Amino acid sequence: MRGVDETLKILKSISDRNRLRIVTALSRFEELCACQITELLQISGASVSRHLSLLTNSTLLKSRKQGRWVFFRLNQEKVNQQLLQWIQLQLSNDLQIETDRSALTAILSVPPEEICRKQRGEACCPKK
Amino acid sequence: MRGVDETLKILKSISDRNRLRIVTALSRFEELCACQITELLQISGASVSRHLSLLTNSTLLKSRKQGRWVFFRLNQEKVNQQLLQWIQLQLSNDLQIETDRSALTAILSVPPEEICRKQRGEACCPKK
DNA sequence: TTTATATTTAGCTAAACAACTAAATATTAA
DNA sequence: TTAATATTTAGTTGTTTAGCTAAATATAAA
Repeated sequence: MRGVDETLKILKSISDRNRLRIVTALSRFEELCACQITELLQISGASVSRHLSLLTNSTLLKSRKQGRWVFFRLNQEKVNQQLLQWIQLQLSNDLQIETDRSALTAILSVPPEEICRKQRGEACCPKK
Repeated sequence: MRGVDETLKILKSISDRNRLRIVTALSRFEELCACQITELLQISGASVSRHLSLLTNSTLLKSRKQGRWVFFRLNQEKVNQQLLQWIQLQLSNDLQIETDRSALTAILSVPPEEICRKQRGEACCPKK
């Protein structure tokens, strides 16, 4: 049991297209840093940070800091399982989600430094 | 599978305190008319109507008209079950929900005509 | 140290939304 | 028929929220 307030917090935290994409991405890719998610969603890093904080706050995600990166993953608590499974089932063959999966595969094939530098939008990525 | 758009529609439809109360009430009381739900929530009939239409539209509720009343119940589709069960579990001992349950028991102990007349707020309920 | 990178916080704007009242529609009762 | 009841639709208002940019914070690299 968690009560109406906590339940609403959880529901509101996934009632948004971009946050639903984040949760679905993490149900497939285990762990992603903020900059990788920014690259996926193609919105400002500040907006991504806000989305991630809402999801963390609602108990759906947890995070760990490593150097200047913050990595996020699903908080696989028993109480969340049924909901997370429902979502996965709902979205199992969705086109947008499939596209995200391909995009993430590409994003993850490159170390985070390059992803993040790429976001600056400049030709600023000399291979040293 | 239902896709991101349908999934968001469902999630948004229950990401509201009053609509969550409606769904939870119907998971316990099977069928309620709009005026009984209005009596429960203590908001205007027009607002209740809007909430009920959102929930119906997202596939969570279905309705049937009988005379001048419209009765609503959960749409117990397979695809909704896991979500509905998660909600019920979340809220099983919530105080607000308990209060709603008592209130509904009282509301249902009286025929709908009287409930609805009561909403006019007048001393307009002569026992004939 | 200084500079660059990654994330968060603050402040702004536009869109979404929940509530209301009033008016429209439908059904029943007188 | 006319009046009353139940619900929905339309239009308004205040609040919430998702996006943005700019500034603040924290860490790593030079």
